[in-house]
Order: sequence, then structure tokens, then C-alpha cells
Amino acid sequence: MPLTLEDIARISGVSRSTVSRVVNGGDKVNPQTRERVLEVIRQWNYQPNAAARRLAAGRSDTLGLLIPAGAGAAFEDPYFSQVIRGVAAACSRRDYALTLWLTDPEREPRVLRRLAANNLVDGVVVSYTLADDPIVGELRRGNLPFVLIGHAPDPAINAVALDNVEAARVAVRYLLERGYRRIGIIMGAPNQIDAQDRLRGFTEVLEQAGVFDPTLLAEGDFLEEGGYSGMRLLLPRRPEAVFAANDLMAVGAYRAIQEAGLSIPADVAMVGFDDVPMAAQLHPPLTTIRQPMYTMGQLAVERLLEILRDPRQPPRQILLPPELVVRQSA
Amino acid sequence: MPLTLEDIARISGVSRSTVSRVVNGGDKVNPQTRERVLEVIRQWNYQPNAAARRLAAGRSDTLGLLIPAGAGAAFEDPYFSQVIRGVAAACSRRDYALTLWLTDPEREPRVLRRLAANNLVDGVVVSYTLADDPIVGELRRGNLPFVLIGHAPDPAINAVALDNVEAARVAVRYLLERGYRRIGIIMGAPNQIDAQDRLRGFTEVLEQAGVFDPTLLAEGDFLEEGGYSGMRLLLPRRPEAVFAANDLMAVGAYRAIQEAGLSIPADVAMVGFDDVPMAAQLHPPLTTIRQPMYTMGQLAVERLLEILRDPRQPPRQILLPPELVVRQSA
DNA sequence: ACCTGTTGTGGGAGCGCTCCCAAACTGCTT
DNA sequence: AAGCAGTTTGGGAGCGCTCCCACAACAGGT
Repeated sequence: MPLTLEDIARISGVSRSTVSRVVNGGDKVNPQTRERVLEVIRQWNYQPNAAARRLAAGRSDTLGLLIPAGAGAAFEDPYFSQVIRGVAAACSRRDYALTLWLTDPEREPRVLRRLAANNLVDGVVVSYTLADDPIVGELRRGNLPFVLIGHAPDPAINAVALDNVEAARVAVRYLLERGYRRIGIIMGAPNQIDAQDRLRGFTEVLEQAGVFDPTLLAEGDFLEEGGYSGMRLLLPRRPEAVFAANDLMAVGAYRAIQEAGLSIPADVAMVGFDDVPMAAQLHPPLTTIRQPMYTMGQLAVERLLEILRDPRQPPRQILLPPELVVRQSA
Repeated sequence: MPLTLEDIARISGVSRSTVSRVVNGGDKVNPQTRERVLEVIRQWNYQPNAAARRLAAGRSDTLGLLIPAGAGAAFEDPYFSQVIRGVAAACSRRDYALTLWLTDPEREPRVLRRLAANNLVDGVVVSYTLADDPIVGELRRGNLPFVLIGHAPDPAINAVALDNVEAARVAVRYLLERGYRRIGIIMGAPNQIDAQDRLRGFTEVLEQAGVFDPTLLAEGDFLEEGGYSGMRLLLPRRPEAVFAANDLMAVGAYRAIQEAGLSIPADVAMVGFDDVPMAAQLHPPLTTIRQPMYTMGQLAVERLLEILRDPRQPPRQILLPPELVVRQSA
């Protein structure tokens, strides 16, 4: 049986309260007493019972990470792994536990309500990728502190994101500068908000340059497969360059291009999005927009902890600047 | 303020105990009473407080997943993402929460002790990849139910794993059958148990065939970079085929081979290990050993739940058969 | 000598549940 | 009419902590 606070108190000859103060880095404890108690704690390897603490204090020292992409196909995308890594690393550093919820989007509200009512977690980082995801409304209505990651819908909401519209602009401007005019896109899954944003940036720049061609739009799904089929559709239309809305689709696009006996970038130039680890390993190495998923995960946690410390803080959007990583595909 | 059991009891005109019974699918409740209470619960959207439940029942409905690979470099490997996915999916299906710990191996015992003393989790799935990881001893000494994933060190321990030795044999035998004789290996990180096992299987088969050549062993690290440098070392020794101890290194090896102006499999054949999603997308598509990480994650959770249901069950090792996926690289 | 403030400590109450045992009610037998 | 088994319900105790208030001890100022 694990020891309790009371046990430690008895052993070290003080009261429950004093031990509690020591454990919680309490303020008003005689240094000698503190030392004595700490020694006992060390010696007996006492660990406070988290459940009791939660119940009594209404605080769990646990954060949640909610990824509605589900355990489904979308999880192939290294994007989510990197986000998880970042969030987990930050939690671990801050001595918070991390509860992970990979849900289907439909089950999400249920999960959320459970989390909130429960003080299972003190706050939650939510990956926001689905356009019109009702989760945002749900979160606002609830009173569980949260930070969105991936998209910042509204300045009144805490979020960490890349400016996807601007990022797409950067990519397309670069292609224009390199002299490409017939520029196509393999779009992301249409219900994904990043996909919509990237398409918007893409369209905008090309229209301004007067070279927008709607026949060079191909639907995609953010997966390798969609990149492949998107590019197959695009190739007969002879694009000089193609912007893939994420790297995974760029991989598929490469496959289609190379199967057609064409070469990158001589016949078709490519720009991707995300800069997943694989991107640098492709042939030729992929020029892409870097999205610092790992860092975003960390930032989201830091922000969340700030909010927990001082709940009255005004909301803040942390928008990271897009960065173009030029390699050899464009 | 969220409602409590007591509130529901008052509203529906019964006692705390009765509501508790209803909530927990209790046995002895009058069907009409049950209906009435359920209706109130639904109407007021009552959610039991998990912390209180944990404290009172000593059960948390939460499983832990411990990955000592850390938030470090090793996490580049999709292996871990897939395991996480599998575990998360199974937990979600069984209505268990999942607490994720990506720790440095050194911090791991501390985490573990915290988990155990705490009833933070009912049980834990532990990724076992580091040879001589003291965690196994630690787990045995403790009384937190656990299942290892990735390697099964001992029939007395619950584990889900692939037989890595046999898997390597399968790969090498295949290469021999195809007529290759100068067969090299890019080994995994030397402190990883899978790396050792795979090397063993590799060596064994070649020695039996009388074609083992110790100059065709190259050190690796399970990362892309190590695959690249390993292959650079190997190439001057003119191997006809190379077995990479995981797919990520095969990617690096491809890069080295192609940079050298050689072709796969004509000049050098390649076999990988894991069958990560990327494997099928390489040029040429990689022949590899499939390791069903996602399934393994699920199986580990199922097994853990079995143990929780009946703690006196004899331990069981679930060993999955290796499967060679023949594509075009060998 | 008194009061005042400061520092350190102790213990009661309570967080929201589960578990257990006892009480109340039912329907049936003798 | 009393007795009994079986079913259904109620309430006390307690899980291990935190929070709050009370109190003890001692300093310094009047």
C-alpha cells in the first residue's frame, strides 16, 4: 500500500497540513521542519495521490490534446506526429501529464463534455483542421481553458498557427519569380480549413499576376494517394509548376510525374507544404513551406499554461511567419 | 458548477447509492427507477467526476503509454506514430482515456513510480526498444499491470511483438533465393534490442549458407542519416544486396545509392524493415518486412484490459509472424 | 506588564464518489 | 397471522488530499 500524507506526517512528527505545505512548495514552513519532512519523503519514496489531489484541489496537472483527425487515415500525415511530439515534450518539461484523444470528429463533442465536467484535465490543446468544426463553439460555450493549434479563426480565441494564406502566397510568388506561369495546385481535402486557406493564397496571387487558370486546379485529400491522382489529372494540362497543399501529396505527385517519364523540376517544378522530414529525402529534394509543427505544439502548451496561471489574460493569437525552404524541386 | 451524484439523486427523488448503481450499470435496480434516473441524467447532462471516482474506487479508466524513445530524434521514425495510433484507437473504442509519456530513458523510472503510486493509470503499455532497459525490472518489482510492446524478453512477461530474429531470417533467405550472395546490412542503433535481434537473424542465415562476410556490416542508427552514411561505407565493398534494419535507413541508403549513380535493384538490391507508409512510395517501391505497428498497439491494449479484468491470468506473449512484402527493390 | 503583529503549526471540513451493511418492501409459504 | 427469502433502496464511512481558520510561540513597541 502506498503511503499517504498522513503517514508521512506521523513518521516525521508533524501534522498533515505541514507535510502538505512542504510537498506543495508551501510558503510558511520552518526550514528545519521542511528539511526533516523532505528527508522522510525521500526515504520512504512518498508520492502524493493524484486522484485525491485532483478531487480536493480541482486541479489535475494534466493537459489534454484533442486531435479530431481521428485514428483514421489522416493520421498518416507526419503533421500530427510532430504536433504530438511538441506538445508531449512541453508537458513533460513542465511536469504535466498529457492525455491524448484521437477521436473521430463526430465523437469529439462527447469527449469534450466529458473532459470539461470532469476535471480530468486543466486545459486542452485542440488541433483545429476541420472547417466549421463545431468544436470551437463547444469550447467557447464551455469553460475549459483551451488553445487551438493549426488555425486561428478569431482574435478572441487563443491559437497557435501559421498564416496559411500568406504561406501559400509566398510559395506561389516564388514560382512566379522563377519564371513559371502555368502554375497548378493539388488542393487539400476540401473540408480542411488549411486546404481552403492555401487555395485562397494561391488563387489570389495568380489572379493578381493575371495568370490564374482554373483548369489547373486539382482536388486532393492531403494524402499520398490524392497527390498521385491529382497530378495525373494535371499532367495532360501541361503545368510548368505545381503547388501541392502538403508534402505528403507532393510525394504522390512525384510518383505520377516520374511514372510519366518526366523530370522534376525540368518538366514540372514542385513546391510542397509542411517540410516533413521526408521532404529533404525526395529526389530531387522538395522545395517547401516549413510549418514548425513541433514548435507549434510547444508554444500551444506554453500558452495554455499561461492562461491557467492567469485566466483573465486577454486572448492571443500566435501567428508564425511562413518560411520557404528552397531545395531542388523548384 | 457541474452537477454531482447527490444532485441527480435529489432531482430524481432517490438516493445517492441508487444513482451510483444506475450510472455503473448496477445490477439491482428497479427498471422503472433506473429509467427515471437515466432520464434525469440525460436531461441535465450529468457527467460523473472522474477524480472522485478514482479516489473512491482506486480505478481510473485510464491507460498509460510509455515511450522511452523520448521526444528525441528517434521519434522521427513512423514506427512510434503507428504504435500511438493503434493504442489510442483501442483505448478510445473501449472508452478508456490514454495518458501519453514520451520520456527520455533516464527519466522513465521516475515517471513510472509516479504512475504506479498514484493510481493515475490502471495499467500501462510500454514500448520496449532499448536493450537492457532497466524499466522491465522496475515494472516487475512494481505492481502496476503492464504489457510490453516491440520486444518480448521473457515468457513470464506480457508482451506483443514481432519475432525480429525470424523476421530478419526471412528477409535474408529471400535475398539468398534471389541469387544474391554478397549481402550487407545496415544495422540499427546498437543499443536497441530490435537492432540486435535483426542482426542475429541476418548473421545466422548467412553463416549457415557459408556466405557471411563481416566487412559487409555497417553501423546505423535507425534514422535516415545513418542509412545514408552506412550505405556510403558499404558501397565500395560492392554488396549485391543490402538489408536495412528499418525502412527509414533504407530511405537514406537509396539516397546514397542513387547519388553514386547506381540503380536499385540492378546494382544493389534493398530490403527494409517495418513497411512504413513511405516504403511503398520510394523508387523503386521498397521490398520490406511488414511490422504491424498499429495492430500491435491495439493488441497490447486488448491484452492489458484482459489482465485488468482478471489479474491472475498467466502471462502471455503475443508473437506476430513476420511477413515479407515483396515490391521492386529486391 | 500589556497589546500587536508575525511566523509556524494543527486539525476540521469537505471535495464527489464507491462500498458495504442495514432497512424497507415485496410476494409467498406455512 | 406470522415468517421468510429475495429484491430494492438508503445512508454511513472513508478514499487522500487541500483549504481555511484557529491557535501557539515569540518578537518588538508602548
